[in-house]
Parts: sequence; structure tokens; C-alpha cells
Amino acid sequence: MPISSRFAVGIHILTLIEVEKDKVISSESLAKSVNTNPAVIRKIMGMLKKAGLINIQPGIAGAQLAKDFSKITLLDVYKAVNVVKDKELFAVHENPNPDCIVGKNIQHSIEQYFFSAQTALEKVLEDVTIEDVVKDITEKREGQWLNE
Amino acid sequence: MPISSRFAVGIHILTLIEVEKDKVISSESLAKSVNTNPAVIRKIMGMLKKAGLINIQPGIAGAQLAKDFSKITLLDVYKAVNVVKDKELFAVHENPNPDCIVGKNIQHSIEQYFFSAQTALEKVLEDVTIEDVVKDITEKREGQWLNE
DNA sequence: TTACTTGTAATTATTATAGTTACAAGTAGA
DNA sequence: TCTACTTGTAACTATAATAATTACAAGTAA
Repeated sequence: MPISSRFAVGIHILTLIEVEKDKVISSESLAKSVNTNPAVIRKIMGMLKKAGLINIQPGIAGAQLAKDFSKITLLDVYKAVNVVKDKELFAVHENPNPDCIVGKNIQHSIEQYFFSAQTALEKVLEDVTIEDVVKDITEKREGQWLNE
Repeated sequence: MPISSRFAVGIHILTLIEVEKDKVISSESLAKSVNTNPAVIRKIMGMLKKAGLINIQPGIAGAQLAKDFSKITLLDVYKAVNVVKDKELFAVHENPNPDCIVGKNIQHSIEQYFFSAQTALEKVLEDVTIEDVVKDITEKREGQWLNE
């Protein structure tokens, strides 16, 4: 089962806030761009706010980035939207038989490789910022804008 | 949601077959070591066989590795047990709005980073073999064995 | 024949996802 | 204050994967 699309949607939200920073962004307009329900967007935005990535206020439209877009990494978003728990990208079977040499020691062995793999993945995400994503997108501008 | 424990169980199965290679290994004895149901083990063993990692025959106990344990990587197991589809570790939201500059281009941008991250993860798995896992375990031997 | 095995289907409980609806509560302009 | 809008959140749904379980046909070998 893939890692939840909350991650991709979180990136989408932050990117759109930056690209459309001269506009007032509501959960409604974001939902149209993402093509989902405003409540889904609000839930994810709540997570992004909690992580200190955006500023939003009850009752007031107009989300803002809480940091410069060059300082927000994909790893920040990934952690904010809670798609993968710390050190738990890979499930390990519970309670292998401790009376078996393999059952007794396999978890400790496997986990170190699983952690290495997860860390390698997260390192890649840490090296990409919202600025990179914004550049990918704006370099392809074709004059199409939301709410115009 | 974590990557299925089929992966960890697959590694456990191959490791036990190697460590106990002088014994006759059945789905029953493997199930005891893993601490699950024999039918679960048989299903995963079917996947390992299909991937050319083990040799098993209907009606006959006694699984064998189909390759030397130094030639079986964790990536081979990961692919065999089908826990992550090719290029689909991360879900991407479907159908973003093509009338929005962000919606139109975000997927292409995001996917390249997602693929890089997934590749980095898989590269780590490719560099670990069942031999490495077996060594981790046998270096900790304390005289405990299954079926003795 | 028997006692065992594997292969596989069907069923279940559990859990996360993603969407939907509804509404209380906050905000701001008229 | 009234109105129109917004956010925050709860409740509910449908869907899908996981993992365990049971059952049994079919293969194997003494």
C-alpha cells in the first residue's frame, strides 16, 4: 500500500500558496486545484499549521507560508502530514519465536537495514525544497491561472 | 501505513532456510519460528518461488534456496513479495485541476522527487544480502535451535 | 492405505485512506 | 447587529490492504 497522498497534497498546498502568494487562498480554492473536498484540505492544512509551515486563522481566508519557501523541505512536509511514523516505514512481524535462533535475533538484524533504507529515502526528501517544486512549475508557465 | 510485514517475513523465511539448511524445513516449522499461520507462510513462499529465490515442491517438505545466499539481496525479496509497486511507493493525488498552473504541473514535478527517494531506498536494500542477515544472527548464537 | 505435505480459496477482523456532510464558531463588512 | 463568508472538527461512509484463520483438494512417499 503506498504512502498516503496527504504527502503529495501537502506539497501541492504549500506550492500553490507560494505561487499564488498575491492572492487570497482559501480551502475552497485549494480544493479546486487539488480536485478534492475542502474538508480534506482543511485537515491537512491543520497538520501543516501544527508543524509551523503555514499560518492560518479560524474564519479568515488567506493562508501564508510561515517560512521562506526555500527553507521548507519535502521532509518537513512528510513529517508534518504524518504519513510515516518514525522508524516505522517497514512493518516487522511481531513476536517471532524466541526459542529459535533466527526468531530471536532476526528483528534486530532486519531493523538496522530497514532504518538505513528509510533514512536514505528521507535524506532525498530533505534535499528538496518547495522552492525547487515552484521552479519546476513556473518554468513551464503557459499563462494558465486559477481564479482568473 | 507501513510497508507490509510480508517483506520482513520473507527475509525471515530465507534466513531460516539457510541457517537450518541441514534440516527439513516445512511451512509448519517456519510458521512456528515466525509465529504465524502456516497458510501465511505458504502464500509468501509461493511468491518467493515465483521469483526464483527458493525451490519447493507440492506435497514435499524441505524448502531450499534456489541461489546462493550471498546472491539474494533484500531488494530481491522486497520485489518478490510485492509490497511496493514499481514507482508507486508514494501515492500521488489523482486528477488535479489542469486549469491551474500548479494542478497542471505538480505531478510531474513531485514524481521525480518521489522516484529519487524510492530509488535511494531500494539501493540500500540492494546492497544487503541474506548472507549479511545470516551473519548478524549466527554471530550471536547461544545454542538455541528450533526443532531440537 | 496412511500420514504427511503443499497450494489455494473463502472468510473474518482490523485498520488506514479518502471522501462527504454537517455544523459550531470565528471574522469582517454593511 | 445582521449577513456572508471562513475555518475547525466531528461523524459517517465506502474502499482497500493486511494478516490470520479454516478448510480442503491434490501431491508425495513409506
